[in-house]
Amino acid sequence: MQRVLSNLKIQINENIHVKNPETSTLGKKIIQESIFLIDKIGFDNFTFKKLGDKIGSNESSIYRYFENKHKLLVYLSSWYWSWIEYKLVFSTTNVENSLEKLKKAITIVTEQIEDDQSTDHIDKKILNKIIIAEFTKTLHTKEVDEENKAGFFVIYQRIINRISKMVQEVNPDFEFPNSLVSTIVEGALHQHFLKIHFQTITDCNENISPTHFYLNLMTNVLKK
Amino acid sequence: MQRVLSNLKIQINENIHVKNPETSTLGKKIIQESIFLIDKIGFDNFTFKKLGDKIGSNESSIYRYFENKHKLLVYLSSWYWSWIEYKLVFSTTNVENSLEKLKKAITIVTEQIEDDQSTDHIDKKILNKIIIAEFTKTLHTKEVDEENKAGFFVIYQRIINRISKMVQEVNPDFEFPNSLVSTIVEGALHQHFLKIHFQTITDCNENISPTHFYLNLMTNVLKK
DNA sequence: CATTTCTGATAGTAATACTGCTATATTTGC
DNA sequence: GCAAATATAGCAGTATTACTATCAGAAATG
Repeated sequence: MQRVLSNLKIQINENIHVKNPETSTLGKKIIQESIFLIDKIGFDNFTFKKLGDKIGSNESSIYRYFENKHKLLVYLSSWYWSWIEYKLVFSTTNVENSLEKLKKAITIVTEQIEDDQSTDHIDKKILNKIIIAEFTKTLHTKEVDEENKAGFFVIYQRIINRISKMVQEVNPDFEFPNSLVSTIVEGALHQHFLKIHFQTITDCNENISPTHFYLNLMTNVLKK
Repeated sequence: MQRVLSNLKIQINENIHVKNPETSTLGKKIIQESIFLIDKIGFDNFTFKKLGDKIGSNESSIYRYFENKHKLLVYLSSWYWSWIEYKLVFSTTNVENSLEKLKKAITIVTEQIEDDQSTDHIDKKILNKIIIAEFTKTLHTKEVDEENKAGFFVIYQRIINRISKMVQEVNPDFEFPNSLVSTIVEGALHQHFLKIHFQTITDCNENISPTHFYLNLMTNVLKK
């Protein structure tokens, strides 16, 4: 699987970037180092000037790839969800048993990402950390509706709809498949966050993973 | 109940504000108008300068109450959760049946707030809109741990722990009461958000409320 | 009525979030 | 291998943000 995925080019909506960062060395460097820098100082303190200093390049050069830092975060998020979608499709196709398939899907969207040794410039473990800490900010802006119309969040929505269909396969009588899945996908990021910062309001820890909790939840909910 | 609550002074952690806004006319005006302004232009575009212009006061005067806009949002959130906690305690004390009690609690934390006619300077319906749109930003900063230590989020956590105890009363065998409740409280805000901006990934709409969905979820999960 | 406190106005600083221009470096097309 | 096109870095400049400091007048208080 590693190999198949690393050969797949992940396609991002053209309107998110001014110039496609995958087409140049500088572009790739921007992506690679922005992930480290956002993780280190947090998205709120992150600026193109700081990133420029870090990669030995100029602020103005970065603006040729992304209009502003919000779009860069949307780009990173799209890349992340796109990669999750590949993993999801890959691990669920040809799985006969619909409950097994759903379990695999829930696992993919709730598990913590460990460093994989694929050679590309994107560190997925750190990107996962960023998504846990910052993804919510891509949605919570005054421009959501516009950006949603422009297709900035299609992949995220498609993942939820895919899993939602699996829920319906498992239990066609269940009335709220979309809300259940959006609760789980969003909730998993949140439980990972709580595990780090708010241990008193989560049961997740070294022994109990968000995946474990949500698999249990889902099984209980869909039990007929 | 309206009357009882309007007589209760809501206590906010002293470290959140420089000067308690409840002690002066200007302070109350800051709170009252910041709610309208944040709702109107969004927290990201909100500045103390704009607020000053709106209330016919000066930027520097607002800084005498709050160090920065983040702290103001933390204050508004604390006020909100404090008020929710009162409603929660009020509506669940003396309820004998533990499932009934839990259902009331879940309803309080997931329902949409309608304008109440209490006379104070805080518009709860709009504050609820702000919490749905912006609460997540109070937690997702590089300073969470510090601020958490300083007690900025105690009320929020206490609400979750209270409901968590009710879950355990209903089903002592259930292994993840904290995660279940934090998922529901956070998830409810998220479902309200999706209802407005992302209808394709939620089942909530005019007829199905987040409360309806989460009551159903909880019942299924705790079924023995 | 004197004193303390509060507020509004003004000025100023450093950082942010850009835009535009220019010279050089790099790529590509022939 | 060279000319033309494109990409990049550097610099300058603007508007806004996020504050801090100082001061004088207004309001509250004892």
